[in-house]
Amino acid sequence: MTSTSTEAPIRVRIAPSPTGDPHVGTAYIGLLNYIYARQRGGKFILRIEDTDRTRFVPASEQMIFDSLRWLGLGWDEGPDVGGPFGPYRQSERTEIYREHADILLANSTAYRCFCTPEEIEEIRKQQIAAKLPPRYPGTCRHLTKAQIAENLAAGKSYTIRLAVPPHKGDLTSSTTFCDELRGNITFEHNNVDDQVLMKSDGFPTYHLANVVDDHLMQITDVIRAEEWISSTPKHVLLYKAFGWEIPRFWHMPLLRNLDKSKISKRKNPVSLIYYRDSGYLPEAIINFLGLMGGGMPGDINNGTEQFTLAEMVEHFVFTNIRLGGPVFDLTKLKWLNGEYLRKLSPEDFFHQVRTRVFGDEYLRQIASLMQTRIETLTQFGDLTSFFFSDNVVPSQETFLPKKRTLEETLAFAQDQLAVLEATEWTHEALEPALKKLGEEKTWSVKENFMLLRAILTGSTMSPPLLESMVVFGKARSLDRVRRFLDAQKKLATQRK
RNA sequence: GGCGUUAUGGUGUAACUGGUUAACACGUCGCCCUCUCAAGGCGAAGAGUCCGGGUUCGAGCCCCGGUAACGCUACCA
Repeated sequence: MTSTSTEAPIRVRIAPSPTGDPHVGTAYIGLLNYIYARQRGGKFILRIEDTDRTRFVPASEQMIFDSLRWLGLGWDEGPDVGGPFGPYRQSERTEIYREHADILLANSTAYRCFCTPEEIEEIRKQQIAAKLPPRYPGTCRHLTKAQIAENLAAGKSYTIRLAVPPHKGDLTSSTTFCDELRGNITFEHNNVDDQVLMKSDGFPTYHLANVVDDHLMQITDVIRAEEWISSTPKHVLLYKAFGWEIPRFWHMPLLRNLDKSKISKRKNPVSLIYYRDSGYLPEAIINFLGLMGGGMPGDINNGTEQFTLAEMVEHFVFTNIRLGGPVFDLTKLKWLNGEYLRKLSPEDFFHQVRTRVFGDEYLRQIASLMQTRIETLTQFGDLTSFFFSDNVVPSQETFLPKKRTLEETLAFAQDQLAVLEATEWTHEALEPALKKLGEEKTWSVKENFMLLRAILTGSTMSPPLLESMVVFGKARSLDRVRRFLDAQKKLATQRK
């Protein structure tokens, strides 16, 4: 650990983007930042990086708050709790970025680029075709003042790009920074692109906003995922352009799928909402995340690998983190969750079942779907068991429409999944989206809905599909469709 | 393609400043318990530490060279 005697108080942050369901990766990095701050009496800050308006999902921010709190990772400063360095939502800081972009423009460490997205795209295509690294050629970098004034007067829209120092083999030809876990990392400037800092819509990109905010919020340690290593030289260049002190960088290994690729929803549940709704305990998830990459002494609690958040704050050692990407292995997480379930007192266990599986609000919504459909109360379970089960496996007889082949049915289910992923989880949005897909693929509404019903409920008989899906929730519904598809793929390869 | 990072059983980790036969957990398999399934108990298989050189009395740990995987390569983060 590098630390100087004139150390500023430790301040760390996580900066998730509200682009969908909160991600396990956010929880992982959040956990690490939380521990780091607590170990050093520092502050843990939550900042919302909502500068990408095209991917913005309104409900997402609240879900991030809820799921991080559910895990026990509370923050000292953030959009909802305030703090002395606000606002903590980047969309509310656009004026700040504007001002800072002007500073860069004034000292020539950035420049206006009037190229259109189409032109850039064309250049990229040519570069890729010529097997050259796709890079902005610097066309607008040498515009004269007159040319710039002319373009401005003509009302041309522009971006602002970082002017990466020239690379002529002198001392400015590369940027070196220290990663606290890996040591010095060097990038030659001819491998660093003139990154866009301000988009033409007036919003900053991550690179600018992140550096400006980290500095203004007095962040001392940037603890983030490994995927950021490649863009760190751009950030270092920015700190230097502003004349600011550079924080410490800690790049953490990336969580992986079973096949070692970066963890993704295609191959693994990644939504924290999914884990919550599927009956995982926050203690188990935190514990499991704490196992990823090591950091805890092996002999803690007799080597059971079981420990609490408080114990992590007490014993976790950052410099012991292993750098290989750990596989997020659901099998082991389930074992751990089972361990925590067994440790509960009978009364607490009952309470968990009562609130998490048979919560009042959940039951109320299901009941309202069932009132007209049963003749004795005890028939309630007959049509609703899928709401309370984890393992729903429809037989081929159940899900395969009479006039369709297995192949086209699975292909259509795949399309349904894509539509569901992209659709807001309300009856009003889901119905037209699914029907539109059916029309495009010439599947009747009946075939369309029956297939989805079979996949989600395991049966051809159920309460109304859309209403049921809304009650059941997006995270679990999507997971069920994905698991169905996976299982069918495995069966198909077995048959071969 | 370019750049960067990483590399210990199937998976997650351990192995003090190089020092017995590479340890633990999950998973797998078997046995015990038992009305079933779990849980629990006992036991087994499974890596010679990505590969090839080098230094050393001795290398998973140090050096050199490869390879592979992953990440980045956006007016996304």
